[in-house]
Amino acid sequence: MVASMSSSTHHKTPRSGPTGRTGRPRSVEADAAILEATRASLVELGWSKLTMGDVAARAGVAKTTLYRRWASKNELVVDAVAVLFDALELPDRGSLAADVEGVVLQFAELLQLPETKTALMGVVAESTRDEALRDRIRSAIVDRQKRLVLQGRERAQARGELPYEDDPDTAARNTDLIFDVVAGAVVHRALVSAEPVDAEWARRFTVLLVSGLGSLST
Amino acid sequence: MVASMSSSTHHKTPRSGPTGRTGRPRSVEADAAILEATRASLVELGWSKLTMGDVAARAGVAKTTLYRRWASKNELVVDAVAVLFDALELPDRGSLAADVEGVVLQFAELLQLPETKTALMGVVAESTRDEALRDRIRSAIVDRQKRLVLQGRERAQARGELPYEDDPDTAARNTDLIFDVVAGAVVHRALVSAEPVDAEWARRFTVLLVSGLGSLST
Amino acid sequence: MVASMSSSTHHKTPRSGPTGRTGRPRSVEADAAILEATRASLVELGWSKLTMGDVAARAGVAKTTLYRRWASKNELVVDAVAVLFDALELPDRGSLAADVEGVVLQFAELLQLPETKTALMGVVAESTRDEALRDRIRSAIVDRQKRLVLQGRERAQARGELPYEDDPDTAARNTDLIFDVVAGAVVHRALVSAEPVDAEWARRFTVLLVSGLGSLST
Amino acid sequence: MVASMSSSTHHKTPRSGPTGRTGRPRSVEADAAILEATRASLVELGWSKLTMGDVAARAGVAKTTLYRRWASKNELVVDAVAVLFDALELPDRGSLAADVEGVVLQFAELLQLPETKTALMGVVAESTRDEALRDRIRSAIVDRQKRLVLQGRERAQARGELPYEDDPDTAARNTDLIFDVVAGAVVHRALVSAEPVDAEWARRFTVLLVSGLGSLST
DNA sequence: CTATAACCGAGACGGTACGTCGCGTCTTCGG
DNA sequence: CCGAAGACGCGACGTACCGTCTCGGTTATAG
Repeated sequence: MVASMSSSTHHKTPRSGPTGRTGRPRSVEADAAILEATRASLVELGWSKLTMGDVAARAGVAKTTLYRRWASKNELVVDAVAVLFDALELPDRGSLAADVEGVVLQFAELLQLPETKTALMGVVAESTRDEALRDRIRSAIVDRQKRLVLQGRERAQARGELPYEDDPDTAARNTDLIFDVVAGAVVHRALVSAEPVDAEWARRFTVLLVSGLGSLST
Repeated sequence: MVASMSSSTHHKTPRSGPTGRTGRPRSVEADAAILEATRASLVELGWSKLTMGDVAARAGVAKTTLYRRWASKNELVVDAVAVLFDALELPDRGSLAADVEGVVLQFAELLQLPETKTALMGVVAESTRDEALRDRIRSAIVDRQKRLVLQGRERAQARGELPYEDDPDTAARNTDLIFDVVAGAVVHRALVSAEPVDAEWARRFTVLLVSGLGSLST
Repeated sequence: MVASMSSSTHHKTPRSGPTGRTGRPRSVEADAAILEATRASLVELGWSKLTMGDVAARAGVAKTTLYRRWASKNELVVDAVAVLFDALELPDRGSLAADVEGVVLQFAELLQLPETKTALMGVVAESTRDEALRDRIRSAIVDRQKRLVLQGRERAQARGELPYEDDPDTAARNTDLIFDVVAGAVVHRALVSAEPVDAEWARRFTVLLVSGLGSLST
Repeated sequence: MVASMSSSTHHKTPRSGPTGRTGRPRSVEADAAILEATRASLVELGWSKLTMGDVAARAGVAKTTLYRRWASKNELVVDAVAVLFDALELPDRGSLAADVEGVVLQFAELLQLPETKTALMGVVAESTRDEALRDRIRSAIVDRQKRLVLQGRERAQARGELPYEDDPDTAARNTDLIFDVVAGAVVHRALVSAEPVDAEWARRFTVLLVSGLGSLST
């Protein structure tokens, strides 16, 4: 687990009147309760049926409290779901192929959670028309999880399975490419094609990917 | 090319009484007008702001006429967008790599259309909670476009770039896998990572994929 | 029973093209079935919930057939209900008071039928904004039932309970007045005050009316 | 006179939580604006064409605000119209007959208002299938206006035109009877027979009624 | 015996209103 | 100043009927 990067994906800042720091401070438990309630609501209702009122009710909080902290349903959901992706890790299984296969299955499992699958596509759909949301997704999910690719490469390089890269620019480009290929293939298989990402599929995919990786660095 | 498969994406059946074929027939122009209006509405408003009322108004049709033909916004949008995917084709560029690169760029271009990008993720998000919609997406989009993979393989085999496969079951599995990898990578790059799918990226992706393909059949 | 006055309150005339009398004639059973269905629908659904579609379905007839014969729900209902009022009669009970009491109770009973009570007030409400409907009510219901007042007076005069009137104009005015007083009181008691019109009430009302009648002719 | 009874015709209660008196209070101006708008809409459109949307628009209020306060169009209209009946009064004209004649003409004038005539029959028609509405009409209109009968009798008794009644039960029954006769006759003449309630008719009706009243108490 | 014309059923059509739901804001009271 | 409660204006929902229309098919009279 890597988790503790910034922890605070956070949202709207308190009003802070001209005087600075007066008045009742925001309840801290509320934040956690709201995010938890959001996930519960996603599980039960799904993205499109989730409502701010329902989340507020589950969290035992007034609707106004939600709006004081998040500007919209989209941002709230990104924050609520992003943390789930931090649970992904890359245990060392001894070979590049085994590592890839492991993370693919782990990612597939994460995408099977009802809150994840419905929320991820939902916010991505919204982000096509919302620049700010696109940035939020990138920073809260995409960029955070590229660590897995980096880590995998480092291990493979340490094992001698992959060469060290000279050009840091090329390395970055490859990181992005591999991330899109892995994440994209799993997401597409699981959510668009709607077929199971099982051990068999993971194995075949890994073969394809790993044998392709060699030619990237040449 | 435009795949002359029967256009039977179709929707609610008229409620033909048991006796057979009575009553005023459904207007055929209306269908086309509605689908066109749906795409126009997607362009202008995007998935989440699209309303049945707006589509009806654009099509010059009563709201009830929409509901008579499609059970929900989701199904309507799938039908409206699916046809756009049929425009994809695989022109023969002389080599497997060139063919892949061509179709990747073509697909990327399709995903840049505002109606496509907003609608695709939108309906996929909904489909996570709707079995019927999942089937509709699969049959109207996913299965139809796998023809591109099949066609590419045949050409490569004819050119001697790829071996002929003995086991039809394995061949089918590979088709699915390749489709998910290609479509998934492009969609993820374009919509989740929100980075441009340009010639450079297409080239690198193609290198990765094509060199991986060899090891699949062994 | 007096019934057979004109019987035909009737409605829209057939199209009768320029040639005159050709083409398929209107089904005669349909008319009766529709009026019966209208009453059934009134019983079950009441005035405001009655729909043309429901009536048509009950009558086993297409909606178009209804509209070919009646211009509106209002006219249809007047025709359907008017005939019920023709069932009122004035049996000779030996005295003016007894006759009045009898007809009051009979009228009250008629107003207890669900089809009558809901329809009568409904069409009257509509008639406040519809001159033609007002006329139709007057001719199909009001004027037809004034026969009861005339008959009652004749009997009373024959018995010597009431004097013969010299001025036919005054006689007509009195007929109208008495009709409005009797019908109005019963309707108001039953439908507005929503109290039962029982024997006790009928008796008291009759005392009031009959003792007042004497002074009219002086 | 305008009967200063408590204006408690009132409608849906705010959904005060168990704790008591929290949340934003209902706008008080809205109530008046809505009732006024209802009357305006009745004048212009009549009972059957009146819509909740139109009333809301006229009142400058959202449709939901109407539904928060009144359960249905029927109840709203009763409340809107009931207050008009409170304008009836019984000026002392020196004799029972003159008083009756006066109130009959006054009532007739009230029934000539387009909002009154269309609404009264409309709600009564609905009330035939709605116990609650029946009660509301009784308490908001019928029972409130019986004050006129009581007042008229008291004056007549003070003048010696009518005897004092011994049995309070009989007195109550007579009150009801007289109210139904007067109101019923006027309503029937004006709305069912659709003939003018003019001075001449009022005079003849008064003769009939007053001479009948004597025999009631004997 | 065949036109021709009006009828009939079925059901789709463009509309209008419905009553409900969720949004995001606001207004109150109390901490 | 925060927080709960809940009313507010708004706008979309999906449904129900309206009265009209367009079909294919039926049943009369007129030629």
